[in-house]
Amino acid sequence: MPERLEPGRIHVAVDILIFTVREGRLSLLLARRKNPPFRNYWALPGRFVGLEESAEAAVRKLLAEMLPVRDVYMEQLYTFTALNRDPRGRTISMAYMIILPWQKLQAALEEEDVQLRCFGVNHDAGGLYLTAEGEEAITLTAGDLAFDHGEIIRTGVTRLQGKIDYTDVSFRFLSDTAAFSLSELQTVFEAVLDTPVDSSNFRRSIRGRYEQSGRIEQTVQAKQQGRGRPAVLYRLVK
Amino acid sequence: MPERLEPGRIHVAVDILIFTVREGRLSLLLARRKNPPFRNYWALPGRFVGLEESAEAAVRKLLAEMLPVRDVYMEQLYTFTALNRDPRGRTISMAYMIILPWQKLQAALEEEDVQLRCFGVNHDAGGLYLTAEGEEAITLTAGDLAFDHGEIIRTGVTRLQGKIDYTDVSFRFLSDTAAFSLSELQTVFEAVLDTPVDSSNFRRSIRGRYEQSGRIEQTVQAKQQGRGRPAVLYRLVK
DNA sequence: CCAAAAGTGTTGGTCGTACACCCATGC
DNA sequence: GCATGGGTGTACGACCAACACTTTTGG
Repeated sequence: MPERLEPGRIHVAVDILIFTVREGRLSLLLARRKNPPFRNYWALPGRFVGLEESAEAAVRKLLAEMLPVRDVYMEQLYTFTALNRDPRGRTISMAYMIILPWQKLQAALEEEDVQLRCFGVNHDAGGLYLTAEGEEAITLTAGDLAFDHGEIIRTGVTRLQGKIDYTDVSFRFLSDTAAFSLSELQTVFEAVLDTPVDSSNFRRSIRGRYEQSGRIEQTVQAKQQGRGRPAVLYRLVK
Repeated sequence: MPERLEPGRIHVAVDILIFTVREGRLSLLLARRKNPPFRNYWALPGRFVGLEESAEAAVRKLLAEMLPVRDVYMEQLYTFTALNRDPRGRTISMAYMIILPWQKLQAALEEEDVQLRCFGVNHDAGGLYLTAEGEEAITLTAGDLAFDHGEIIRTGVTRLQGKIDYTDVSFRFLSDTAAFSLSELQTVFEAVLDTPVDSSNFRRSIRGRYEQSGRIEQTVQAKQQGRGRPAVLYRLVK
């Protein structure tokens, strides 16, 4: 990647937010930049959009170059067009959100270098910040991240929290949509919303919304994974 | 505007959806194209984004060229990047939604040529279609509109309907936020959602959400136009 | 000119659903 | 210890009814 982009034109890029839920915490994938500008800063994975590809195709290609995953959920988040967001030249960035179960992401990451890391999303009074083992905490307001990626992440987390209640994105976090327990799904909600959820209401709500309409159905057996009563497993239909 | 755009690069444009509520019906502004491609087709007003302006600035400039209005509500809707959406060359379009009270829009339109018209948004089993006096109905699925503007409009209407319940966009349709009745506001909801709304619940809901928090407050009662009991007028604070 | 009708704004009640909060039971 | 289910109170929307204030109509 050159330090200066061709002048006189607008460059179009995609940046992706890969979300997952790991150990009960909403997390997202960052890449350490190998080249200037912002060399050695953490940043969202990104890529310029080719002349002969749609933005979605560019995202798929970027994803394929990074991780051996397929059939992932993808959603356009927002397009950022501030004049000075890229010191190399005029660049607009279309941000896309991607959701992966941690199991899949972890397996894919093990085969990769250490330039990719999954950061936990934490909330406190001052706003959001990101953490990972052995890394300093990253705030999203100042210049801790490359470009305007802090703003992009804030926008993405807010969007995700706003959508999880009335869409089906929560299922995308599950490692196996053919055999999951309602507690697992509840963990996803609690991680994304960063707040405890009442089990009783959650079950009534999910079953009322999905089981009656046939979108999820109970499978035969319960699974005994740890301590406690075995959970009833459900299956996402279609 | 040339018939062919400079090859070898991606062009960036903005297209705007100017929404209003006219005579109890959600409506939006279309422009008749004077140049190819799609000459004489109805289309969303659009403009290319300059090298030295953000997308928001481009929208403001486009708006200023068309209508003498200021301080309007503006929201990025979605960015469309399909490969063949513009026959002149590779173009991506960032769609923005704008909301104007009909009073303002009407006044601005009277000074303009007939290349701009306000179309009503109608719903039926087959989906959405647009109508205006003396014009054939425009469907949004086939090629009745220029480019992919039918898809853009569908996206915008859906977004608007989804947001009106839990945001403040409804107030942007009011001609005078310093003196409006709850019935007027209800009319906005009914127009956008294209469904009748229960007056009793609507009032309880609005007053509970806004009056208690001080966002709206009662003003002096004034006798309105026409017959019927005069409405209590409210004022939007801040 | 006056009284009734019609139109619009405004308030109230009931019912069912859904959620917050708490507690009990099964494995 | 975790999963599952039940119960009570509250908030809100669907639906219904009544009342308040004004203009229009018609005798």
